[in-house]
Amino acid sequence: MNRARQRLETRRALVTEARALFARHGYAAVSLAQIVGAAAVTKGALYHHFESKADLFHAVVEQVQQEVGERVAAAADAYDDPWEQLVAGCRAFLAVSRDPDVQRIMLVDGPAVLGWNEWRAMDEASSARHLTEALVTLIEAGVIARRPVEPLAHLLSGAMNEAALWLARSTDPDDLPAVTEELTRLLESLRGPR
Amino acid sequence: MNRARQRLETRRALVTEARALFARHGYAAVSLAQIVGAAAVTKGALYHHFESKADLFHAVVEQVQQEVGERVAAAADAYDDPWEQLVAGCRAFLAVSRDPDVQRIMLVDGPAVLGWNEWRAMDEASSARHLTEALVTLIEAGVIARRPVEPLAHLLSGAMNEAALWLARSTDPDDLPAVTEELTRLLESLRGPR
DNA sequence: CCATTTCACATACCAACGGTATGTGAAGCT
DNA sequence: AGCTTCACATACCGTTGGTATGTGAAATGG
Repeated sequence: MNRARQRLETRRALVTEARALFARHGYAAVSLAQIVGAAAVTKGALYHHFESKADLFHAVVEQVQQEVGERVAAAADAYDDPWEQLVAGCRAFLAVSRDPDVQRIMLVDGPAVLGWNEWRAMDEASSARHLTEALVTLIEAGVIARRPVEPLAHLLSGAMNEAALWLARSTDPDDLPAVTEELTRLLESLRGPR
Repeated sequence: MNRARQRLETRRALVTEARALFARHGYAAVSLAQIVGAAAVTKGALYHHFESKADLFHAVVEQVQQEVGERVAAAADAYDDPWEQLVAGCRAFLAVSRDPDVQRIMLVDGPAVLGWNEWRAMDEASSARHLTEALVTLIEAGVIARRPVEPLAHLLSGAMNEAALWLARSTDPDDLPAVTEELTRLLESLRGPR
């Protein structure tokens, strides 16, 4: 068999199985033996592709965040109006982040395993970037007040992260629309009279 | 020497040293050997007081969160007006949460080590409770609109947690007032015209 | 006040884990 | 065909969290 292709397949199997295990049991509770067992390879293969357990986790986080970013962007792109894009993107993020994989890997274990700095850099490269860009666009267009974007972006990003974690645990189906409603009100306040 | 007193002293030494080490290096990077070494006891003592490494961490988180809760409450109690209490409490939380101990232990490692559910329960028992109570009071007093408090509390709590993490990394001294300003604006929107 | 019990640890030990060093055989190149 | 590369497999190691057992001083009871 082709060597480059085999290499990719092995790597993909490792990332896929690791993602499933990390999402189900959390980073610390998953051993490398479990991962390589699920991927039907050995520890030698793992360390041929990744330089540590944390490095493998990094690859998993990268994959999850990329998916989230894509889905948020797709939801926003369904609209032409920048304001509607922001609202749609935020709602899409809340919906996507209810997925257990996203929850545990991206929001809980991510900062602890990779360190907050590195985690934040990755977040900025995917979903948080869309939020910042949307805010800038809205300011340039004069839709919302000309305020410093960075503090705003962090406040909103944190609010949505926490809301997503809470929503995933809630049993009341009305909680999602309720949070969306309150979040929308907060967003609305940005373009209220100044 | 008195036995009950010795017991308390040993426990206090373990929690204190563990807190310092966890804050500096993170939960995973600190070994029990380091902790018992710093506390000048042995592993036997540790496992006489705590049933696991995570249980010791739990005690540390409890201590940190209690301190945060007290300082937030103290800042709020300096005012009589409920609205000013809320604003003062939020600002105090932002200020207190810039402490590295609070950062790493309470905001980063806490959810990952204890699990989000348990972490949230502890948070609710300390600082988050004050936020919820303040919102309820303001609604009862008719200062802000009668909206579901739980979603709001989560959104605000998450916003402040993330903001605190960002602030601790920022080098610009203007970032704290900037975040405080934006947060205040968000809060103000709650009592705007509906 | 002495015998007995309790308890707050210390010591010794273990299985499992992340990580490494080395071996191997097929694919790729000349 | 023969040499090299490389994608793994195998074997091994130090450290770690956790446990089982030992110990001596403080409490207790007669």
